[in-house]
Amino acid sequence: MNKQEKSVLAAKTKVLKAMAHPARLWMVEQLAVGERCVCELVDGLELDYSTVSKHLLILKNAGVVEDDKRGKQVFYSLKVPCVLNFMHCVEAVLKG
Amino acid sequence: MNKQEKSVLAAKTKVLKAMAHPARLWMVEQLAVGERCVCELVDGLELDYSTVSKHLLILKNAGVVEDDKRGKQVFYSLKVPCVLNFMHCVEAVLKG
DNA sequence: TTGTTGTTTGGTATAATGACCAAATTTTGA
DNA sequence: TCAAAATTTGGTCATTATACCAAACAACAA
Repeated sequence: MNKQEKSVLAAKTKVLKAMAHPARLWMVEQLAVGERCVCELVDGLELDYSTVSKHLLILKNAGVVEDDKRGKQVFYSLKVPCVLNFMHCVEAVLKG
Repeated sequence: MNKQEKSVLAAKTKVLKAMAHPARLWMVEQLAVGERCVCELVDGLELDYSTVSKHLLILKNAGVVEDDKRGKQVFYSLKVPCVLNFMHCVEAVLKG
C-alpha cells in the first residue's frame, strides 16, 4: 500500500467513523427527513449541548452535514443524502 | 428514544464501526474481490497476525464477513456484498 | 446596555481502541 | 510422536473518544 492509497483509505474511514456512533447516526437519520436546529437534536438525544455540538462538528468535518446559522439558531442538514442508501445494506447485515 | 430504538441504533452502529478503520476497510475491499486467507491480509497490511486476527473478529461479529477453515488456513469472505455500494457514496462525500 | 437564549470552546476524567509480544491452539507432515 | 506453519487468545501500554461542567460567544430583545 503506497502513500496515496493510504490517504484515500484514511479519507473514507473518516466518513465511516463520523457515522459510527449512535448519537451521530441518529442525527444523520433525523437530518435525512429534513434540517434540524441543534436544540431539536439535543432534545431528542438527551445529551448536553456541548456534547451534541461536538458530534455535529465531527459530521461536518467529515463532509456529511452542513450548517446554516439563522438568527440565534444553527440549522444542520444532510449534505450527501446517499448515505441513507447504505443504511438499507446495514439492515441487510443485521438480518444475517 | 425508547429501549428498542436504542438497540436498533446500537446494532447499526456496530456494523459501521466495524468498517470504520483503515485496516478493516481495506480488508473489506479486498474481500469484495474474493476470499482471502489471513496470511494474505497480513501480507498486504504489514501488521501483526494477532492484530489482523482481532480486526477480522470485529468484522465477523458485526456480520460483515464469514470465515471458513480449510486445512491450516482460514479463509475470510464478504458476507454482505452490498457494503461496497456504500463506498460509492462515501466517495461522493469525499468530492464534496 | 444588560439580560437571555442558543451554540461553541476549553478542560478534565474515564472508557474504549489498537498495536505489539508471548503463549496457546489446530492441522499437517516428517 | 514431534516439529513446523497458520491462526487465535491473553496481556500490557499508549492513544483516542466521549461525556460532562464551566466559561466564552453571538444574536436578539428589553
